[in-house]
Amino acid sequence: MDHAAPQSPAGLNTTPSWLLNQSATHAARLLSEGFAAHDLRGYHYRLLATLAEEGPASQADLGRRCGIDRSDVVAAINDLAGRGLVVRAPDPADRRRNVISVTDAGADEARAMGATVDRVQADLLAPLSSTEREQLTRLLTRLLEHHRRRH
Amino acid sequence: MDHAAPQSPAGLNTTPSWLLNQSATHAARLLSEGFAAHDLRGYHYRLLATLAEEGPASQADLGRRCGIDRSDVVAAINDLAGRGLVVRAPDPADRRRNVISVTDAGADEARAMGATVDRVQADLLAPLSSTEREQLTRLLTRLLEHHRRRH
DNA sequence: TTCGAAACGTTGGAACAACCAACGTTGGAA
DNA sequence: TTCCAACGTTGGTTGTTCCAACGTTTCGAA
Repeated sequence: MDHAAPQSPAGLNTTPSWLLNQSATHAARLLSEGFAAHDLRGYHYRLLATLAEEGPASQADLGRRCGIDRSDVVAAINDLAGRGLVVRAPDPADRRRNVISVTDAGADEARAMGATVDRVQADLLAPLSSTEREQLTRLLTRLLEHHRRRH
Repeated sequence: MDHAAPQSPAGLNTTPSWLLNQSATHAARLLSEGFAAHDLRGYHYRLLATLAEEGPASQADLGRRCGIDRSDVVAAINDLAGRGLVVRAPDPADRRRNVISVTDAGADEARAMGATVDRVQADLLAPLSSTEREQLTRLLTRLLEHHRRRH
């Protein structure tokens, strides 16, 4: 929807959920373009970054932390393991679990993708002052915090 | 990303694009649940609301205004016409076009869905004061305005 | 100690949004 | 007249988010 300028219906495009949706769509698009250079997608980045930041974890645990369904974690970890960015090993202490760890190459990739995300972030927030960026972050955090608590 | 200074939950959860994405996902889920009661989806609402607000239009025009691809407009209008909520008629002035108009039932449905959207909106923004809601709306509008102008 | 509930990884598939390519028809400008 | 653009339509693809079910493994309560 990024082609022609959509003449905005006054009622529709002033609703926060519409604005949120459009902003997120645009952000996701920018991110997706950035990730394409790494030949990876959002799920991979979330998992890789979480692993790099918080250390090894089971797949179910990763899913909970990243907000990704267990079944989707499987596929994404398959991809990452196939590239040698993470290692999947059975947990000797609990044979139901796999322990996922980043490799050195995985850590490098996580840093590289982090740089990409930083770039995209700067692009996305270009029209906002740093105070406004803080404001936006604060408001969205409050929103999510509230809705997370009642679930 | 802020891999240099990770915050309490994780560095991931403080990036605006992540917050935007999560907020929009939550909003979309609430909306989707609301729309389910009408047995319709987001595309249908956008089209119906735009028609009700701005009057009859061609399908291509609708697509541009709503930010929906031409091909998706076809399917959505098929659904709406099949329910008698809109009417599809050939434009005598330009035989390439169809003119889409809302029926009375369509206008009723648009109002009903509008009420649903209002309810969802209130639920979504519950944790924010009205000043903060304005702030959020303003920030997101600025964001979109900026990015729309350079495409 | 036994047994049922729960968690785990995995497979397969669904829904939805967004998008793209191509076709035949029609309109308008060069 | 010729050629390009716009239109509606068909038939896809991709990515994200879910859900249901399975066999295996663990753990808690009877």
